[in-house]
Amino acid sequence: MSHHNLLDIEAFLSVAQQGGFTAAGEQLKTSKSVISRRVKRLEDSLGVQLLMRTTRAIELTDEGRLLSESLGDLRARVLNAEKRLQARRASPGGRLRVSLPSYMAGSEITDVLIPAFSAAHPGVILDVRFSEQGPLASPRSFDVAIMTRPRLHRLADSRLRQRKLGHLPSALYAAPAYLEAHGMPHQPEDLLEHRCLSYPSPVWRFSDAAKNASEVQVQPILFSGNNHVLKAATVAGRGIVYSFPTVFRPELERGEVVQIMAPYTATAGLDLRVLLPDAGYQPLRTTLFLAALDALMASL
Amino acid sequence: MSHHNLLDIEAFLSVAQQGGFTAAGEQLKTSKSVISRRVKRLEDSLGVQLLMRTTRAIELTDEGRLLSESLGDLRARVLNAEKRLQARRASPGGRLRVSLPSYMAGSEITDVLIPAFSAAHPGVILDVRFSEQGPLASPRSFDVAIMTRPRLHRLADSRLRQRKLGHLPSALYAAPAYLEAHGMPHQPEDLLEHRCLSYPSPVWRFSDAAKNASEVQVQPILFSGNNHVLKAATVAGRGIVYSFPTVFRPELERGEVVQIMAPYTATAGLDLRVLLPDAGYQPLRTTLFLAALDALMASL
DNA sequence: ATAGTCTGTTGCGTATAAGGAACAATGGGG
DNA sequence: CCCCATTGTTCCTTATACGCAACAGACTAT
Repeated sequence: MSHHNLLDIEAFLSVAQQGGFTAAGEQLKTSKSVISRRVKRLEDSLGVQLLMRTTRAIELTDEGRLLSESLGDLRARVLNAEKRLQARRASPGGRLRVSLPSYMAGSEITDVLIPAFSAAHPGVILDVRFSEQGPLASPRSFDVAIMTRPRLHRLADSRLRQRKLGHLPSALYAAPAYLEAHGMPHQPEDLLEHRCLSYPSPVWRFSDAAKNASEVQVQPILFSGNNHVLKAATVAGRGIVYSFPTVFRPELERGEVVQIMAPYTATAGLDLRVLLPDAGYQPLRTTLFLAALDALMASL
Repeated sequence: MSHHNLLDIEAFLSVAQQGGFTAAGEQLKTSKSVISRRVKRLEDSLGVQLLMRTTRAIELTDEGRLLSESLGDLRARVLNAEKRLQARRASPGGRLRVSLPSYMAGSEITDVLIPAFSAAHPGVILDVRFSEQGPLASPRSFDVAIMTRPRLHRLADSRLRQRKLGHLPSALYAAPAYLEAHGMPHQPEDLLEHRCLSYPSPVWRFSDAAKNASEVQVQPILFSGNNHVLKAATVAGRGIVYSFPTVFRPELERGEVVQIMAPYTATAGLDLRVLLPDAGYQPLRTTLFLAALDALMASL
């Protein structure tokens, strides 16, 4: 009654196509008695005779033919749709929304991993967003999000899964021209006398090889969450920046900047975690992207 | 498991369109718990997340959108097909196969009822067949069949329904020219001396107003199951024919023939019965045709 | 802030459908 | 010509899905 007879219709269509109740039962992987009852119920429900039964062969009535012609491709369409969906389990597709902290713009994640992933999986549409607040503003607006540890307490109540991604080491950089002009700092406290270029939070944390930690609240002359702004200022010799090797690698290799006070940042850095909406089944694109992330983190 | 999840797909599509489990439950006239379980089962079956649930609002995943776009019109198509089927209960359509004894060709059934019915119901395609053996050769090859009483015993075992249709009075006709040349018969036995034109069975039955029955096996000079042959021969004055008022009415009105020995055929004739395939639900075209038949028989 | 209302999910008793076997009927093959 | 294999239907037990109600969570409005 409440079935709205979709199953009944399916049974009838199968009978019409297969030319018999027994064959229909095999096609729908059920018993012929079920087919018999469903077709009967459909006829009762519609008040229309659909089949002429001769126990030996069945024949469609005019109405049965009409229904069969109207919906004959129903099963094929459903199967095709399922097939297309399953195809994504073999070759990834769809849109992948990646949420990154803005200090990762211009890092190897954006400049190497993203292009490589896009090349490797042309079917995936990448949607990379940056947020200084983390992806919390509108929950469920991302498929993969990378965050630093402290932030994710706020949405622990929400249905998210988190996983440790890896450690992002930090480092201090300056242009040779700057150091020549302002001298070389030797320990964290010296930075208070220097021109500093900083992300929005001016608390710079240090940790040496023995894990002796300290922190300095510098007085930056430039704040920005945008790496390109910081890079440009640093390369131009405007000051010292506290950033990450993965961000300044190109400038380092070109000799535009040098790393300073390396011993003090030997074990400093951020613990990165990856957040996933707690969807029971992750699409292949997500799985692959996580694997690529892990591979990149392992190489840092 | 054996559901092949058609119901589950329907549930998901409804959720996608209605924008919520509760609304989907109302649309499908079931409870939201059922919707919840069906969608979950579909996701489990496909191994794909289709919806992002936020308890307050649902959001389609990419896969969900793909499925929804592929099959979104499924419900509408099914409803439309059912609607088209139901429309036939209001205005008839389809093909109506009518099986008539060949001696009814050229009668009012074929010359008046059939054209009138076709004009009244333009949507119905009429397929009128004649058989001298009755419609028994290939059972289920007709939607309405008219037969004389004795014949239908043969298929009583088959699933047919029969119903009394009415009495078809019989009569003797001859052209005035014939009677002038050969004289007027006055009682059945006189026919043995006359030139008779007959249907394949040359046993002519008589029954007067008092139901005194008799029969004469005549020696026809012409056999035919075809009324046009008999009519032509009769009008041409070739002999006396044993037929039916409904067949010879035009010739009678034009004065081409006259009825003879009317008292002896006052209550003679055939009991007609109508046969229907025992389909539980008769289409409207059949019902209407039966009504038209009854109306015609009542007017004879 | 905080209560209130609506969301989707889950547990449990009951009604309904599934599945196998037996049945009547029918057409084909020897 | 008759037997046999196969058809669709029906019966009956078991398994499944339904539906109601209670639940936890989240957005809204005061």
